[in-house]
Amino acid sequence: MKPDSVSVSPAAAARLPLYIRSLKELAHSGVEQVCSRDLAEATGLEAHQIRKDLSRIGNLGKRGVGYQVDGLIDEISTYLRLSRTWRVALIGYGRLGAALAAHLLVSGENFRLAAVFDCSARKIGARVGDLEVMSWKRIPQVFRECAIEMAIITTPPLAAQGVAELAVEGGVRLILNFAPISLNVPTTAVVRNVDLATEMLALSLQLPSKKRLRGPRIARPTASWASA
Amino acid sequence: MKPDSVSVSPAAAARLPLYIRSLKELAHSGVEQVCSRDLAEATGLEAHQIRKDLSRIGNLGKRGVGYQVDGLIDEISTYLRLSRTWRVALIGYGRLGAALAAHLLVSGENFRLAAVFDCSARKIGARVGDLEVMSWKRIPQVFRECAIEMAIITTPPLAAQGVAELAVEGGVRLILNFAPISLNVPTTAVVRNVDLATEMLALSLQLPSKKRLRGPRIARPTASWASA
DNA sequence: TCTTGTGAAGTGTTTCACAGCT
DNA sequence: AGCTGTGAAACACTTCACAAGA
Repeated sequence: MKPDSVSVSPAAAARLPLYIRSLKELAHSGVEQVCSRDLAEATGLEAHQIRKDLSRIGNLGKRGVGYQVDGLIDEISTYLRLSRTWRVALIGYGRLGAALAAHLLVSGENFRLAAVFDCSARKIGARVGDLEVMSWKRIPQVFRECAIEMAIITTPPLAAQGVAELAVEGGVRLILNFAPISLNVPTTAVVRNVDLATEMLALSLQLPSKKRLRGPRIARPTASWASA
Repeated sequence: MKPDSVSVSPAAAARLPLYIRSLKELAHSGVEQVCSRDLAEATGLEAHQIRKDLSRIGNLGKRGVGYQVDGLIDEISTYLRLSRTWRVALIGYGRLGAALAAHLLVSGENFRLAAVFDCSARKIGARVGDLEVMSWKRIPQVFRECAIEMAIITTPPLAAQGVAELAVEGGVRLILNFAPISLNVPTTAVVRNVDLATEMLALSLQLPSKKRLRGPRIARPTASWASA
């Protein structure tokens, strides 16, 4: 058994959410116990890797038997500090923003949508679940009042930098940015970019056969990549 | 100068789209020449890494001077085989699908939306740009006829596996999956998953200060991560 | 015998330091 | 002097092989 402070690598940490998702799927269809090979099947990763990742969190399985699904979900969730709920704000209530808001309102549990902002007078005041779209001018104030921990930016690219600065001013330290632009924020904040065009370009690079880009291994095995 | 076949690593390849995006931004604001430090600033990566990545493609810069912005864009685009346009189909015309379709219709250039599918009779026949939403039953046939190269899946999770199989049957080898489920497809196809919940979980792990997950390095420097 | 957990080996990636042009 | 390009070192991650436990 390792001390809890010796933690998993960043690469492994990025896979843990995927394990939780697959475990919940399995639990939902009545599976109570899994072995590393079952999980490999469900996630598209290697059994090797899953065992190594999980073993870093603690001795979660029984040798010769496998892992208890419920127990494993709990252990990983605890490790990821998912017992709590994160307060999330959405900035930009266009088509994409509305789609994400709809997802957030139903997915519940780990993330709660706590505020929605837009700059268009036409949208301000619109209802989103039991929230109301507010003016972007109120971002710093509302972020502080509601103790928003994560901002999701879905504005047009030119507006993104400005609202990101307001969000940081409001004390936010986690930003999920869907605008196709590199945000410049202080080191107190972490930005994760999700850009459709970049994803598509990266994907098109991976076109298999006709061997491109050195050798048969075509993709770095990451949580969001599956090569089979 | 290296032979063209000795290619960049997968990790570097994943960063190239980001370089193109930043270079286009710079070109748009009138910048004609950049040095590796400028690009580092624009992308949030390290100058070291940018020089190394670019040098693998060829001798693109002038020592003591830097890189020509236009020339660099061309070189990277050529390297990534971006002279051509990919034919893309969207499967699932809900809120998210509609938002993505709108982006695709304007972004043009490297990707062209060539077909849209849904399973709901209410949506079939709706116009999307100059396309018409078709029944999912026609996926294999239309994929072959239009020689679709990339499928974007935005269906509910339970439908995703089925439409992915139809898409593969239609000959597609690149799948961008927004449904929160692990798709099971033959090795002839590559799947890239983009899942809001997973992205948010991975992001929340990176909450800075209060040092979590070993040491000061909080994120694997990937194209889509910026820690400052 | 089955499966986990883990040191060790192998592989890939980043960082460094500096040689080589301009 | 300034900046690129690159071998070498440092680091991180994955894969392997097998010991240990049920």
